[in-house]
Amino acid sequence: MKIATWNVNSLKVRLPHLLDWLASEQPDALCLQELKCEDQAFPLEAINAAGYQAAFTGQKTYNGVAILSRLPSEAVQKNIPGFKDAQRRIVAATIGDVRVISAYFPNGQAVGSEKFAYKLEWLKALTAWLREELTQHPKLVLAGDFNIAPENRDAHPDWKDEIHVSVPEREAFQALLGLGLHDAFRLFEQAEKSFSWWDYRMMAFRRNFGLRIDHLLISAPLVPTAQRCWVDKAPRKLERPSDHTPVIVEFSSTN
DNA sequence: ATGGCCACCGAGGGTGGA
Repeated sequence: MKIATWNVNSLKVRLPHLLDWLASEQPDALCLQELKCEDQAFPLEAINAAGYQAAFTGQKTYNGVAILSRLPSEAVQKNIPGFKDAQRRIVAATIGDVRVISAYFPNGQAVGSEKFAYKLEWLKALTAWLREELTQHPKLVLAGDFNIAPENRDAHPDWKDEIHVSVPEREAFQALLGLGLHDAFRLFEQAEKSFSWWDYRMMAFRRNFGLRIDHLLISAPLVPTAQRCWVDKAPRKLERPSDHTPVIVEFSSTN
């Protein structure tokens, strides 16, 4: 079983890349972020034709998340219950016996800004909700664009901004791990300077000036079955790419 | 050597991303 996450930065623009990637990687579930399209514009037919079901919640211009899956989505939840938010950043669904959550964490803009305060509030609400979810769903995957580089090795050494690497953001990430979640990527040996996002400017991809901010957190019962976790840089090399790359975790099919 | 982007809306730059 393969579960992946990918911030596509516009589903409309990236649909050809997405369809190619589904055909070549054949994930069982793929969490998407930054759809930037309203629900009536969601390309459901093309995705169905590729062999996938979809649970999604979108809006005009910004945000928007989806879960594509071979099996149907059950018990679909959009947004964080009890957290009033016009921004579409969460969709959760049960796929087989695994609870899958596609999350687009707020960017935060700059430490101390209004958007940063929103980011921390959102993280607090997410953490409280996940604590409940984990009591209902022992097998859970939190996948998405976290907009947090959890450790220094997850940011290029020359990254100068505070945002994505600040202490409060990293503490919030640790609080998620404190729920009993595990960073699937760090369960395995990885190359140094492994990143999932590179700025469009400054030839950042070529220079590998990036951040690892796209993550797959998996609950403890899933850890023994995890076989492999990697970043697929191939789509970042295509014409007109997303600035993020897919991250994939593979589980053994037994259990 | 430095640093040059991209997608959105909408009709020209302004906003947001990270």
